[in-house]
Amino acid sequence: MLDIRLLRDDPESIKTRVKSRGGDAWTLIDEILACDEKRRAGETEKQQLQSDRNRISKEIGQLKKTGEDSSSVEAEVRKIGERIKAIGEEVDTADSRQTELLLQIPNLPHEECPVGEDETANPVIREWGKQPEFDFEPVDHVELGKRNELFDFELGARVSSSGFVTYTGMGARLERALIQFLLDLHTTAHDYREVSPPFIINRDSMFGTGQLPKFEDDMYGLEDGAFFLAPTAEVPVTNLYREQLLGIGDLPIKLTAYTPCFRREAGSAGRESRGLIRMHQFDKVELVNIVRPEDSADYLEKLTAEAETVLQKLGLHYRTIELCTGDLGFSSAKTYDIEVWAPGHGGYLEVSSCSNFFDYQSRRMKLRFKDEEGKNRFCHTLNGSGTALPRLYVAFLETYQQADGSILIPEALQPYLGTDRIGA
RNA sequence: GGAGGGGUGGCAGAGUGGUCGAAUGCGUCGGUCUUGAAAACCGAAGUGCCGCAAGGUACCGUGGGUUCGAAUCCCACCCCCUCUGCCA
Repeated sequence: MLDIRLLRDDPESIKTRVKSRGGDAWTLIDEILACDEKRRAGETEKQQLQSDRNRISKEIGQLKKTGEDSSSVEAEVRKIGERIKAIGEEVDTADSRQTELLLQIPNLPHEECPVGEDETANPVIREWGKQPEFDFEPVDHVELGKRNELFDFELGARVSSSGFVTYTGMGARLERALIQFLLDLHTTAHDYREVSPPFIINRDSMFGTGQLPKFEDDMYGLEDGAFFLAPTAEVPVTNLYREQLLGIGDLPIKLTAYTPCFRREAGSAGRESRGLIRMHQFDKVELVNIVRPEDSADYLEKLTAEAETVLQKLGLHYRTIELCTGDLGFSSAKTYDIEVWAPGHGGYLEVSSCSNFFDYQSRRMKLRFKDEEGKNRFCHTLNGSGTALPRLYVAFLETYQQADGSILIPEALQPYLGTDRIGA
């Protein structure tokens, strides 16, 4: 949520920055400001009346004590009370409308965020490694999965529906090995604390990180929308600190978690979705940072490097891009995407999205810290995938495939898998 | 699921209709003392909103209600704890 004071102070430049993301959220800003003015004017009047009421009520107390008649004064106060109630209702209406609209305004892109309409305007920041070369025609992960019986989409559909998969045999073990490898890496080399949160999340938390109110249709709801299946561990993990007032000694907080993620992916069928690439349920290891505002820029760089380490350790070629204004997620001010090369697929796949949300999420969830001067300030929150499993899995299989269809296992993963080769 | 107890400042915990934004302790900050620290002592300090400010106002789990006036009384809901049932 944006600070209303930013909107008040310079509405035109805020509009321009919101506009740079595309979409029409900026058109709400005038109404927000109108509500704000109405609210404040009403508030002032209401408070004046409340002040009168408090004063006169005290007089009544005095009169009663001395046994004098207070009925005419009581009638006066009753009238004031009615007026307070009426104005209070107007103020509440304006206030809730203002909040409702403000929750729909996305975060401001960072000042230096590249301006552009869509993903074609995302600059590549760096690359690591090279596309592997094969002396045979590499196949894609779907084919490799079939040959080695690693996963089965029909078995996913049988017990659930399309968009779900069942991993089998060494395929299931590889999934588990990768999760274990990722958590071990982040907790030992990157100083993260591991948490294992609930996967069923309440509404307040979904508002806190910005999934609600705009993206309700993208998520699986339970109990008439009172709860949702977690679309990402970002939601439960960041919200562990919702409505908290932290001390400076508590920061930075670095948490990692493995969770399954559930997304309806409404309307995205067929597009870039072959095999495991886009599922309704997928595993992910997430990295969450909660830091002081002045540190968040540095932590985004570190966080991105931590996610990249995963691919380096596994020897997978990747590139890191920065998202332009038009491609940025709703709550994010600045985002790096890491894309891993998948030789059989013949393209790059997004395996991680690392974002700095500034105080956008912490303002929504009232996550603050007390600084040296005793002032309460909003924290900055960040998160990144470290990494998403299915696409990592895809790139892994396709990169390490052999002519006979078997998969070579790199050294880093061998202890977790108990073998140096799958298949053949 | 059932019975009982409880939700108050960063934390713990008093407070059962007006003088309560709220005792006390811990923790925090400043000071005295000390070579320095600890201890002791003195002092400061809740959060949001409105206001240029002075100041005002709201907030005692959430939402309603009673009242001239509610942390305090009533209703509903949420959460936590203890016991208990079923159960991985």
